[in-house]
Amino acid sequence: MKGYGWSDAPMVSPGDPEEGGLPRWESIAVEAVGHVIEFWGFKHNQGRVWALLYLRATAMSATQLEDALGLSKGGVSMLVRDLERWGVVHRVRQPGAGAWHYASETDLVRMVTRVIEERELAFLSRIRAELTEARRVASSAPGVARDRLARLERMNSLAQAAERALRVFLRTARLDVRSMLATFRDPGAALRARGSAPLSVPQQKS
Amino acid sequence: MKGYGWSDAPMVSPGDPEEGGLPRWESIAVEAVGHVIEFWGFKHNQGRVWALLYLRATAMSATQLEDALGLSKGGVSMLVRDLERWGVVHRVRQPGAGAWHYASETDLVRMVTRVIEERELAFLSRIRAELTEARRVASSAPGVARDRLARLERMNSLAQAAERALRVFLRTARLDVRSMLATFRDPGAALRARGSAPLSVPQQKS
DNA sequence: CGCCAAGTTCACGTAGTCTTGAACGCGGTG
DNA sequence: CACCGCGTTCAAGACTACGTGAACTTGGCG
Repeated sequence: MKGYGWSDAPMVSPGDPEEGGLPRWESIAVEAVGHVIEFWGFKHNQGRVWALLYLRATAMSATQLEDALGLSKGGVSMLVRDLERWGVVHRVRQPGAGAWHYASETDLVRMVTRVIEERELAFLSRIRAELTEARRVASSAPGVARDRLARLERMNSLAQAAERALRVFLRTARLDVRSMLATFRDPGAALRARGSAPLSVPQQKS
Repeated sequence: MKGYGWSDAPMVSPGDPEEGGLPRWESIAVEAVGHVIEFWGFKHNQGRVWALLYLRATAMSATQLEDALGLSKGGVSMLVRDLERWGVVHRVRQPGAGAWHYASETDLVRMVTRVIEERELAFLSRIRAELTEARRVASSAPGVARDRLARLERMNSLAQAAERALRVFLRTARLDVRSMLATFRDPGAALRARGSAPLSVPQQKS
């Protein structure tokens, strides 16, 4: 797999280029989102771009994004294109300027769950199909011991379980998110909601 | 992220080396598990090794694994070592032979959920910590507009939601799996249990 | 009509991960 | 004691994904 903050080095390296002059707090947040998004199977920079656009409520031009995040022209182009395709960023004409400006939508999470839904679920179903196929082939082949077949069968139900679990996950995630979107759209709600569900984090290593 | 059966090419390439002579059904199943396991953040070949050991109820030597799966000597060594460390494979002395033989445990799934739990959950918590930090820095810095802060706050609750969702996922996955382990341990149960899973299940070792 | 800036596309370089294969250590056997 | 097979380790290679930057296209405006 990919990066995953495995190491114990800080995720935002303390002495790095300082993000082309982004205020430190923005830089931290942007980077954090970058990591989350990468975690869910997207590109780090897609997350960074979205996060920056989201944090500044205002739309930004490609050039601004370039030197705010230290990306190349081509890079920004491809990144915003992807984000646009997923509907989490849209381009607008800014009154004064000739160039396009990009603005974030709030439904990053929707994108994540939807894409995961499509991608991962399809993936798992496919696996299950393969296992079924294997079982078919095996049972119609001569000389395959019975307990071997049984094991295949059990593997199959394992895949089924995984798929079921993922499905549940997506459903609950969507619920969580839906209740959160309200928060997202209603400024101030976030502050009000602070108390609920503190969810302390049990830390355990092996 | 990684491979993810994105493309529409068949997952088991039709004309490939035929896995050093594995029967086709075994090859399909082994490959399927390989993909699943990779999906969860492990190596493809770790899944293949485990799957083969599991499908053959019998223990196999390193050499057997090598040419059954087309791996190198060093590769097998490292793979089984990892699997051993995770407790999903263990080595045994075979009566007749001098070399080690490897056998599979049934709790592959347990391993997956546990590792995910430790790894991913820690990851998400960390993100949340970072966002909190960003908020701290931002609020103690001069001239940060109020709505910017609010947006940060909302991001934070987004991360919280993700974490909560993951937690739920792991919990349900574990339930599903637990009910399945019975199936795994009890040959023949797979056939009986086809409909819905039995719920009372003996919990065992860690 | 042609210019210039913005945007897009693509071959290449780079970084990171996984696998290989050779060198080494170990233990048993003739 | 030397040999030989098995297991381990590690540096080098293969492979893949990502970002870059230059060439190219597009669109607005004089």
